[in-house]
Amino acid sequence: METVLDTLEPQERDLESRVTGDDHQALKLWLRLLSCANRVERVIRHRLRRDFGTTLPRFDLLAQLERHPDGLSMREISQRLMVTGGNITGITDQLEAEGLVLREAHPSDRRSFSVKLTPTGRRQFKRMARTHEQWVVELLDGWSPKEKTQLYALLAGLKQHLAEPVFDTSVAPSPKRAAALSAVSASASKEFKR
Amino acid sequence: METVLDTLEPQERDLESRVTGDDHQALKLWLRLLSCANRVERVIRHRLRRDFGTTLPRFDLLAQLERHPDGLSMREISQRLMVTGGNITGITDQLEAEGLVLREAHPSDRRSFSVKLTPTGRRQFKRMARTHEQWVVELLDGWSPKEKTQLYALLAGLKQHLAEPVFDTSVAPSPKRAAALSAVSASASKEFKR
DNA sequence: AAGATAAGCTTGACACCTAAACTATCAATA
DNA sequence: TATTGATAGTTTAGGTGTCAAGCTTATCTT
Repeated sequence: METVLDTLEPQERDLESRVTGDDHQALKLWLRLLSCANRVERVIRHRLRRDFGTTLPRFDLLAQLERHPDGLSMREISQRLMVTGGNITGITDQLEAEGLVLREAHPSDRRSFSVKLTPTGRRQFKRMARTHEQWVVELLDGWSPKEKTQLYALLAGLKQHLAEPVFDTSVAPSPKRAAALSAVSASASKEFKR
Repeated sequence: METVLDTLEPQERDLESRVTGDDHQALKLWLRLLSCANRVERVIRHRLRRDFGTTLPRFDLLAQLERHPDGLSMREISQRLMVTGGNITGITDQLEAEGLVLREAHPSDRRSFSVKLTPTGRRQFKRMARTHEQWVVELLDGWSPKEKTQLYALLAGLKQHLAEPVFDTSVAPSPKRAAALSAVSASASKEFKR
């Protein structure tokens, strides 16, 4: 493994303070990536609550529907928001009770239905979306347009790598695995159960 | 605003599908950044549960303590993990009940105390940390060492930008603000309360 | 020294999220 | 057609997160 990378600024006071020295390149990069994403996300959550009295997952759900006027199934929504299905049930319930979205019966599949924005929902989302984008622009203003382009391309590479099936967490549990680690897993699991 | 950036792959099925076209550079970059971070985080959470029966925040808390053998106050832990203090109370309670950490009285400030790893806690963490780092290496293997270095440097820029006081969410609520948005905020808040 | 102010931590209410179990429906096949 | 298996959505239990309010202890001011 390479031992590249500059050193940490001495005043670091967050997740990154976990690693020192100039090795562990991947770990350091991951912690910095996570740290940056968390900071941006925190500000956005905070401002969504402060200025619009709403939350990020609700905003995200509306955003997906706004992009898909023909409606999305619950399954599609959960995939796009990268959360489990049970979650979408609750958030959709709230938004439906508030009159921002509605569930429409699927014509040929009675298990499924199509979630759509109501006119009110669309209007409210659009108002928020403008402000939201300004926040993002402001938050990412530490980068020049050129750097943004560079970043965007670099992240595409990771995204593709992560799309490989090895990293899939969505589907059925694998009855295999847990060989060399079974001892640890057993003891940790015991304690984990309270 | 610039309108740079290549186009989205047509098979995108996640958060990024919110924006189209070649404008909204900052928004697109942010959604891709968030998407990547979420994917990596999901895999790590999933494997921590599967192989060690634990969770990411608990792992992170242990990691901070491992880096600071003299102990950390609750406040320091919450800052480093970038979560609010109330959270740390609960997680520390659990870890203490399991014998992995302990609260020691602070010598001169009776409000505070110092949280430290127990020998058991240290042993368990070290076992997990080795595997954890392998996961990160594997997950970020979509990048060459050179790209990783480049990324790391780019993220440093954002981190510094985000450290500006405008983006602080940690402190007291500001009684000012919410001027042009008050109308929206009022109606949204009403609905927000269930 | 007394009162005001702030800091460290805990608690409570509630939203979000996962994993797993469950219901209902569809589809494939013998 | 009846069984089997997969899929769409909901429910439930429990960990994680926020915010706001409250308690105790420090510190500052006069």
